[in-house]
Amino acid sequence: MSVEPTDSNAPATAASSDFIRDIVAQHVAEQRYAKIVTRFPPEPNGYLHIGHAKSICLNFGIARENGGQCNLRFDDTNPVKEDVEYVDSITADVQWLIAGWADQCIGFKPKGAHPALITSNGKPDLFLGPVPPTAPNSEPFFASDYFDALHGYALELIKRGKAYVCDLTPKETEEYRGAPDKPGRDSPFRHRTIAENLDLFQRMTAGEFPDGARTLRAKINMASPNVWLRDPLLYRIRHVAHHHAGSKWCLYPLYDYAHCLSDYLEGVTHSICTLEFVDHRALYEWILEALELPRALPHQYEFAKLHLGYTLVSKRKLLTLVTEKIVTGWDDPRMPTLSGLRRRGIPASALRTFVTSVGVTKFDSVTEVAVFENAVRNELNTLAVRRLAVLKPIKIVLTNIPAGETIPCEATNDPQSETPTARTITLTREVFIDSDDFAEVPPPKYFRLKPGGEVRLKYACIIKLDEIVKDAAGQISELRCTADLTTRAGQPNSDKKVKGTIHWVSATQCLDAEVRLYDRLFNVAEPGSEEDFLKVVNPHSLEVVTAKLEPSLAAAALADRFQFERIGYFALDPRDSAPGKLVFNRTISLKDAWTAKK
RNA sequence: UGCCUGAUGGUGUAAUGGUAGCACAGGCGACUUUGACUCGCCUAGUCAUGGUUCGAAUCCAUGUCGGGCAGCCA
Repeated sequence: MSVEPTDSNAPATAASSDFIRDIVAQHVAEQRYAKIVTRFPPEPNGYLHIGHAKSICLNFGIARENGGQCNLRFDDTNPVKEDVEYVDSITADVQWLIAGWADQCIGFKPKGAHPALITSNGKPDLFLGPVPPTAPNSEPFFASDYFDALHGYALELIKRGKAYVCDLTPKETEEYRGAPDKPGRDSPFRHRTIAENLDLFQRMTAGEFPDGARTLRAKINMASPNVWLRDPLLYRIRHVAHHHAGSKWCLYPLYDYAHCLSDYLEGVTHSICTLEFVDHRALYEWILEALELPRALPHQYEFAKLHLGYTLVSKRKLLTLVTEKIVTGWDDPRMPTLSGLRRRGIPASALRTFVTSVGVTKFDSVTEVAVFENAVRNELNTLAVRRLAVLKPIKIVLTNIPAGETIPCEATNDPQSETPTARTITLTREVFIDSDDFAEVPPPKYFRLKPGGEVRLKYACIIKLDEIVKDAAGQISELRCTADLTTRAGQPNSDKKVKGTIHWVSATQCLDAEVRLYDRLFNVAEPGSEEDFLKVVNPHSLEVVTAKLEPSLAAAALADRFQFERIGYFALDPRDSAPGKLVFNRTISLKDAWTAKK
């Protein structure tokens, strides 16, 4: 069952240009590549979050705007941290985010396919092209499918005298590397012969040495001012099975070595990543150039990560929230994960609009949550059908309406539509209103129900408060009001103005439902820079109420988006809601200038 | 004391030698059977100092401040 509303599929804002798109545009103008190919390369060690949405929209957006392709590739070179659980969630999240927008350019590959031997410019070469995800037996790309190819390239590097087997321990390796402002020292194993390196590397591959005993390193320059060029490690020994590649290997390539070559094998033209990899670019290029590969080389471009106020975007910290049970799971609606946001009811289109509006630069910034919330409200305002619901009910008795009488009222479903439709709701003697809409001692400029005051019940009529009835404990048990039925639509006094209009549901014709009200997970704007982010968790990030809903909500479907009028936007919880047991999540509240002012 | 990278209203972003614009936020007002939406108006910015130029946010120099880099993580 779909949980996605039919949204406006095109991005609400045309993707304006940015420095990376400008580069791509120039390459297109120069006809430098036959096709623009990008990739989204998550490591399957956690769930995707809103920060990844920026990267996904950038990479898929560029492919989309240039008739190109964007491969979904798992960067799975570290089997000890990764798991198939994440492969599945990430694949689903990516497809959800780009559905109806860029799904024509996502590249998968035939299940089980590895790079094939081809001839490029008269030389032997390896290549793995894409198939659409709709193709039978397709799956995303996996860096681990390139382990054979990568191993072959490593042999080639050794033969060219550009890589060597090093026996330094991890600690020694660190010491020899020097410091940012201090050159490193050559490893004593740097000058082994090619034959010896070849032999040792094959024996590493065969499993002759324990974890950590030896590594394969690029022979570059231990005195380089760029520490990533100080003979970086290419392979390390790990006697563990791999979640995708099985138990064939006991040595695994490192990111810098695997990534550039994975890009090459897939024919990626623009390898877009975040700023922390700027220093790695020289290595990315060194490896590809050292191999003298026969096809056009990919190039790396870097942009600033998305940071959002009051939000964490660190897989490690999000994992902590899950393991410490601060939240119920990766898809808890309070989580900034794509699955959490989806479950909360946020449309993919709103996420796309948001990350597009934030832009792409090299400036490390923090975006205010208000920008995100604005994008969500904007999208939902046109998407959501209006309904009446009362979150914290107070009973009203309309003393001049006989018990048992039902007064039909016409209510608009979609006021934003050019051709609005309506439904009928029922006014009865007893109704519920929200406790926020009544004040026994009202503050100044309070437009809602107060002693002796008048207020309009939306779509119905104006009522006047006559009497507050309290129980023995002094708690308000009901409010007794008079309804002025002549102020209903179509009646003579329908134009009568009152300051306040409030929402309501019939007490005798309504539904109970669990409604989950979410608030921000953190109390500070930058929880990520907190010494202990668990200390700034908002203890009130979830409030659960039993709400009274108008009866039509019994037919709510997972893909539906509702505005409970004057309250906010709501959607069924896809995990906990069931027929006969409605559970709604508040996606986001309506803007509230009144409470904000108070 | 190394290398890389950046700096435009409160926030984010545009202007690519020629009128500093847009969005969000904030303020005021209009409209309103949602204190929503919408609309109008307003507040507020080129890190600093020099230089080049008829003209500089943009080019140059110096400085200041910020971010990143020393995993057998990605």
